[in-house]
Amino acid sequence: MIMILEGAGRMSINSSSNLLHQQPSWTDGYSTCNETVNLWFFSFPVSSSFYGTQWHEIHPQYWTKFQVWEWLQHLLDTNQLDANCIPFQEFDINGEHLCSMSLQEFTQAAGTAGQLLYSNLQHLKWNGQCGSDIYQSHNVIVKTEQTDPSLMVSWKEENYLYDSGYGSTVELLDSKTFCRAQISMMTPSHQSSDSSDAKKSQDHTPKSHTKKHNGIKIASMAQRALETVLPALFLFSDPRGTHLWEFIRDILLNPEKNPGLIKWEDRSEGVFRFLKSEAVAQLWGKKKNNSSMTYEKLSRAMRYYYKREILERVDGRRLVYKFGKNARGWRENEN
DNA sequence: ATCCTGTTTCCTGATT
DNA sequence: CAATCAGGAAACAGGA
Repeated sequence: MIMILEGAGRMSINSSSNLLHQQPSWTDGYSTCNETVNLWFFSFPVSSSFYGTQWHEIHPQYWTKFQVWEWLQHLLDTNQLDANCIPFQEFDINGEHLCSMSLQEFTQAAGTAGQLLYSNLQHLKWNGQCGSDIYQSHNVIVKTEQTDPSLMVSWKEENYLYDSGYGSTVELLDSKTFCRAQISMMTPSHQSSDSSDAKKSQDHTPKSHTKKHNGIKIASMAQRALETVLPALFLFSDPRGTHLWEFIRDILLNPEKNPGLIKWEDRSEGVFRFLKSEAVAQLWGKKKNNSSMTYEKLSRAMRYYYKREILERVDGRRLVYKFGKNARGWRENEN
């Protein structure tokens, strides 16, 4: 794993224009396009066979429409429901769309069964059922610790592998950026295109006060395509970016990967303390591709959470915060 | 094209 | 004195 990341770190990423100029027909889960994507550690055909991945092997966020239906069918089967209970035509959507639906929308779409669908999906979103065996299928060639069960966990940890040494982050690219770079380098490129996405990307000239994005920006279309192609790599990674409080929460929930950054002060009450405030800010900055992030700025964003009751004020204690009633997923026995 | 959300940036002043 | 906290104001990016 480290070998991959070091390699990625040296890679020169000169925008992702290659993909931007292509017509990624394979963004659609129904596509039967037979392009091949070659990564130096993966090689697989992007064809319908790839989408044969079982719905329960990947995070709902990355389900294709077909996998959404498989899931619905599974619920019918396991709950011994009549097929009429769930209007499949209302779920002609992919996993990303599915995951964005509220309980109300589920109820609107599926009536009383909506609640069942919603709660089951919430369970899957948080607890997952993803196994590393996905790597053994679909002709995926893994040139790293292929059988290491921690591999999936490592990918799931997403961007913030952290050097256990004091305060310095490991020089790495996050998994998404890394894979984008790999694909953009390996894919036959430079078909000219008038697509607005491509144009937008090319015409992007930052104003004086705009933030830096290191040129590693990709059109959402290409990004979605990659996330469809590489679901296993993007497990539990919100393609639109994790919120700050979720980022903090996830560090807290993975102390073994991020030792000494933030620690629980009172686990049951949701009280935690920053131990290395600037290091956490750097990590957050890395995730947002913003090298100028500081604890000062991160803490301003944290203070905005008080009003939304995602955080509660903890008076008189420096670097101490407390999750509020609108923060989810931090409790030990929470689904 | 416009609005909204969630930050990011900068700032002044207070507190530890 | 430095670090942190508090919160206003404006800018910004991305999504709806």
